[in-house]
Amino acid sequence: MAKKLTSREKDYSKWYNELVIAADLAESSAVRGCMTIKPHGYAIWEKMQAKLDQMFKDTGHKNAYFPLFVPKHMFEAEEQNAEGFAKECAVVTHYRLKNDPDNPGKLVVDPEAKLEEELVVRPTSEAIIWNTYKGWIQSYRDLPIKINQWANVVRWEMRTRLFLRTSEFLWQEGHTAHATEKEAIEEAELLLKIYADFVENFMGIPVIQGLKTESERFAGAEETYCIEALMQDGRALQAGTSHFLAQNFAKAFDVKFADKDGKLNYVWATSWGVSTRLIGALIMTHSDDHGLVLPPKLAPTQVAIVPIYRSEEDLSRVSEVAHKLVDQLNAEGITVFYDDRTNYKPGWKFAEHEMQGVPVRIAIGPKDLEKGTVELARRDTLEKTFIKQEEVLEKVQHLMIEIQENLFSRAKKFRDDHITKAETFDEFKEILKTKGGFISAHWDGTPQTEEKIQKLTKATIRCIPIDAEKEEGTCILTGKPSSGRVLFARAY
RNA sequence: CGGGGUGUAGCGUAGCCCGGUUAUCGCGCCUGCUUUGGGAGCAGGAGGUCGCAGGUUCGAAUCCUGCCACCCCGACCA
Repeated sequence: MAKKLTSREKDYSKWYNELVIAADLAESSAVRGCMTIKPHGYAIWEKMQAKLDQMFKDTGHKNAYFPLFVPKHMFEAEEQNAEGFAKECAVVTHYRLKNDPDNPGKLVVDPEAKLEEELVVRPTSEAIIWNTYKGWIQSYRDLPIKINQWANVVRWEMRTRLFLRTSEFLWQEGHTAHATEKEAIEEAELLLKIYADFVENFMGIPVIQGLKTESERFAGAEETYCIEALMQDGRALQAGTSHFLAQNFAKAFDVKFADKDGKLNYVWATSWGVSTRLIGALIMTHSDDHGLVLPPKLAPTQVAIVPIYRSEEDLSRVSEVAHKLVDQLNAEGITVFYDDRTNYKPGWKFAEHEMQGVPVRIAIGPKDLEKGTVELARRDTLEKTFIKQEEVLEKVQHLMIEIQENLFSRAKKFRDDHITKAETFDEFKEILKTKGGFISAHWDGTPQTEEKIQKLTKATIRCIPIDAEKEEGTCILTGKPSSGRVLFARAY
């Protein structure tokens, strides 16, 4: 791809394509580790938001919004959670600047304006939300509370990377409160299903649903459910999580309700979220050397029509045909961009639409006017065919489904081909070195062994798959007994 | 915080070791003509406190000192 990289990006040259694509959708911002998402990158996020939001609402959730700042004392209440995030919090200590007396035109933080209590910029919203829920919940009649929030959060990561790990990222976080343990567990599992459905059927990214081990679990959670995807370079990426928080947060924030018998109980909680990281997953799952490849359901522009012409007369004749097609396709709910920009040439437009992953491209030129045809190109296979103008609607409708399916099945085949069973530790290391991907292996169930394996190989347990079959075996490292296989991988 | 490295036009860079006319080249930008079915060609043009401050020198992008910023590797991670 003919696109220049900054020196920072160049240092990641092994991920050349992914970076070029990411850089096309967003750029590193002037603010450390943050990103500026460009319009055509943000359009993807908007499509994701719209779909997810509908899925949440269809399952009885409502949206709300909570503050960006969390007073430090609230943050301290849940110890495990606070400790888990403490190392990466941005903290507001002052509320005012003033002119620098020694340096005209410059500003300094006004030492007089020091806050009595520091404000933590939310790395996640459990603390402030549970502090709020405390006031909302008295009786079993107040339950369940099933709220989702679309927000930004800040985690001061050591090393950042566009979309995958940025200091600030956009996400949705759901926070629910229930009267019973059973209901809370069902909620956490429901959300896992929703995420898996969304990521697989909307984004075309196959995932493995599973449980995190103790050491990978969300700080403060009793159980963390996750979906894990596999990228084209053989590394795993956590694509979404759903947590069963038991009564941990209710106890920490003292959230009790009176049941029908008037007895006081702590509520049962869940939280769940997916972020702009999913765009990173999208890039690294489907893209090729020509750029991003978007599944039709997710593509902000599903069809791009490029006119080819020499004279103004050519253009107006081509445009006539093009506009007819645009109307036809729009009427069937297909999003079309008629690219009649005069300041770019056809070759440029072809390359740009490919770079941005538009699923179908139609080119119409003088030759087509004579023959009553158009050139149809599909992004996933890069195939080009000439078809009759009358066939365009039917063909495009068909392609919307076919490309969506093809992308998913292609990614799924790659994923399945990269789940390898290992029986010995040597085998395990060999697979990691030569093939990558997920390794299905026995593990003795202890955090110590998990840590040792990570130290030796950089691979971690991505998850204990939910649909795993019971299978007696022995741990690849220690030889101790194991009751089932878990999935290891090097991860982002 | 430890170990490396880099700051030259909007972006990417050469020059620095070994100081010497007007700071190199490419992309992008502007103008004109020819082009337009896969990121056009030619011609002309605009754009620079060489990161900042000080020093050495007749002379500093180049040598010396200090500062600042950024990046990479490690501990962290949706």
